[in-house]
Amino acid sequence: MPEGPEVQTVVSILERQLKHSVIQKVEVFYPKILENDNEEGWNRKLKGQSLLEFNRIGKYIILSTEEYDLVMHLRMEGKFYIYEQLPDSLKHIHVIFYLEDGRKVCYHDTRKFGRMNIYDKVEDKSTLPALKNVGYDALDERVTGAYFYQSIHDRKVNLKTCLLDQSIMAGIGNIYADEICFASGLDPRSRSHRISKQDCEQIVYHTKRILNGAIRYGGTTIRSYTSSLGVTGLFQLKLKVHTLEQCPVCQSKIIKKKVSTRGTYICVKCQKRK
DNA sequence: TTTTTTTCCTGACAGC
DNA sequence: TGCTGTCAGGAAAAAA
Repeated sequence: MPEGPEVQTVVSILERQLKHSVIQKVEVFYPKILENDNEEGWNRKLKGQSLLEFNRIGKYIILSTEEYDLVMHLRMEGKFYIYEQLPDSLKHIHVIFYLEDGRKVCYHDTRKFGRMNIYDKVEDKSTLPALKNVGYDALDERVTGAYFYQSIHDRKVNLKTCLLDQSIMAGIGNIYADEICFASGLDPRSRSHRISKQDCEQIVYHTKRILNGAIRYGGTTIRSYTSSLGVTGLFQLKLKVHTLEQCPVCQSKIIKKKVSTRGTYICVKCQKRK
């Protein structure tokens, strides 16, 4: 399941492979993927457009052409594959972009959860409608301990919910939320209003450290998110709590609990519940 | 208004 | 072997 670092890896590879490529045609097999338009509209708008800019905010990919912004979310299992020749089976491929150079960019998504939107191009990508509930990217310099404290201290939810809330900090998913809580020494079930300013400084510091580290390692390859464009992340080797059975610090058994509907890994000895 | 639950999807896996 | 049931999960929609 791609989170910010995995999406960044995908965006970087797409940019390297596709920058300045010209779209000739788009084919759509599962119409619901295109949230605010349809196959006919995408073809009318995108024929002859070049892929010029490759950006990311949170878990969203933003590809810009001369006239349009394409906003895409891979959700759990969305992947792009680039082919010279289409494979025999198009199973789970829902959208194909045909490029003028003959290559085909295929969007593959087993669970059909991913979504794509198209808009007239704007300067400030954060104003695009698909991003209206998305806050600053977690790596944005405007995200500070003070900002996080102010965002959560009068809410009555648990810490994990805050970390997963894309309107506060965008780009954190289930895996990194667990890792951030562990690194900060806090139980994800802690109530947000009991978390101190100092804790928030720690949380934001570790968030940036962990996400930047994961980007350097090409993201985390876990469960269904195996590979995209032939690239496999290595950050799973660095995980300190998520998916583990024993705490690497104190050797205690790590417990697995549902926290805000997500499978959550906690070392109750190292992580304080507030 | 804020918080919780449900919904969308399919493959993997457990249990019979 | 083959069937049924449960689980996984990001974010939007619906319900509380």
